[in-house]
Amino acid sequence: MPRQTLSDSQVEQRRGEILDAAMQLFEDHGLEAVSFRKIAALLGCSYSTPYRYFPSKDALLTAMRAQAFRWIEQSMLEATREESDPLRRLNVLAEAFIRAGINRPKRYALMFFRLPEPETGPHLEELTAAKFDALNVCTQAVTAAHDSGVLHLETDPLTASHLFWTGAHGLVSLEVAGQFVMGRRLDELLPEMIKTLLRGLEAKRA
Amino acid sequence: MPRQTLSDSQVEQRRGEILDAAMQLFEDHGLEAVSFRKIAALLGCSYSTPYRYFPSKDALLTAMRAQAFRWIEQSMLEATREESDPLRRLNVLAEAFIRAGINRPKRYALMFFRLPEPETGPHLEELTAAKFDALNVCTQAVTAAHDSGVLHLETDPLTASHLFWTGAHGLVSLEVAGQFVMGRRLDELLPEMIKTLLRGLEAKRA
DNA sequence: AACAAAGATTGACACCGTCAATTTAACACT
DNA sequence: AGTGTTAAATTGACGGTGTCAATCTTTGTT
Repeated sequence: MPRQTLSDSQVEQRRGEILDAAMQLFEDHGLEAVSFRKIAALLGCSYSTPYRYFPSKDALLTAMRAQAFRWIEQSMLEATREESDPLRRLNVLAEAFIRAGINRPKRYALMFFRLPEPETGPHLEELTAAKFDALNVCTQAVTAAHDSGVLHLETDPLTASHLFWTGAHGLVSLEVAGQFVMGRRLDELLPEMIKTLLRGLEAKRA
Repeated sequence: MPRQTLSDSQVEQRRGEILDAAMQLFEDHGLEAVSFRKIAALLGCSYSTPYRYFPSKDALLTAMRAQAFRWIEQSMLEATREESDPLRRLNVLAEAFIRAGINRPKRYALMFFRLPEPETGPHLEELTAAKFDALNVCTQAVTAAHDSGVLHLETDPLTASHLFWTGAHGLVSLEVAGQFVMGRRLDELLPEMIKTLLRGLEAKRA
């Protein structure tokens, strides 16, 4: 009989080690330093071994992106854990999102800065789920604020949370890319954005 | 005496041809198809010739990005050329920006979807200027609306235009990356975003 | 005609992703 | 214990890439 196949948890662990090495290379030396060969050197294995656990480099990048979404989800969850006031939760959430992006711009960029070529590969569901969960943190906070009555939305909460998510992402994205002009800085724009969105979303009181 | 150096306009033309070939490869077959060798094949020259006109591939990508900014600037300018009402200009502007991004997602992505590694190289000023001019189209429209009195801003026009720019970019960026959730679509979110920002930016009438 | 130098080409190097062929090692069965 | 089976890992190879040094070509001047 054949040699026993690696258990799922073993495979998961190997995948994790490879992912960690890839992430370290990425954050230390940029994306062009992420190669199966360098990963293998870090792990002390052959350059073809990672290739067994990720069917292609694209799949590896997809997994790295999913990990980045998990990271920002956790960042938001941790920041809002001890905040119970729904309206302040929204602010804390936005700040946590932004701060995470500023502190680790590369990891942030991994989530969104991708050329729109067809995302494919077997680990895509993982990425899709991670995306959904991250946005969901935002949606739930908006919904909570709406349900508790402190925020009178004119649109539905999901649309509103998309606007928050979009605004926050736009800010980080442009900050990271250095696209602001004439001295405008993120920490000036963020409160303006939150205030403007909140006020704009608020329904006229009847 | 040596052979006469290429005139500036000749150099510019060669650079343009190389850029065009690179853009065509990019839009037809994705970024990974953009290589000096393929460009050379298209142009019928040696693979090292483009290398004379762009000191590195990074510089070539920087030039491509600058061209993308020029493109979106022109898209906005053309769309608003015949619209004189300041408030409608803002809407037309936003729509033109968004439509450009949707119609040519790859070219759009070229502007923003970049990993934040140190942008460097001799053609950087070109890119910086292109960025500024593009955002400036937006700033001027907001300023005009403000000055003409149809828009009562609570903040300064530059901050307001940053919020518009950021919101529009966030929308396109997430649309292109397929990040919207539960069936939310761009053409639903765009009017909401514009309406929300306009209402949020509007100062309370005294 | 001969030369000097700009411009273009070629060759070479070190990488890279990918896959086929091969080797290594762990289990089951006699 | 020995052996065969077969998963896992390694190695070799291929085509492609960015980059640079060395070389060749062309052109304008003397």
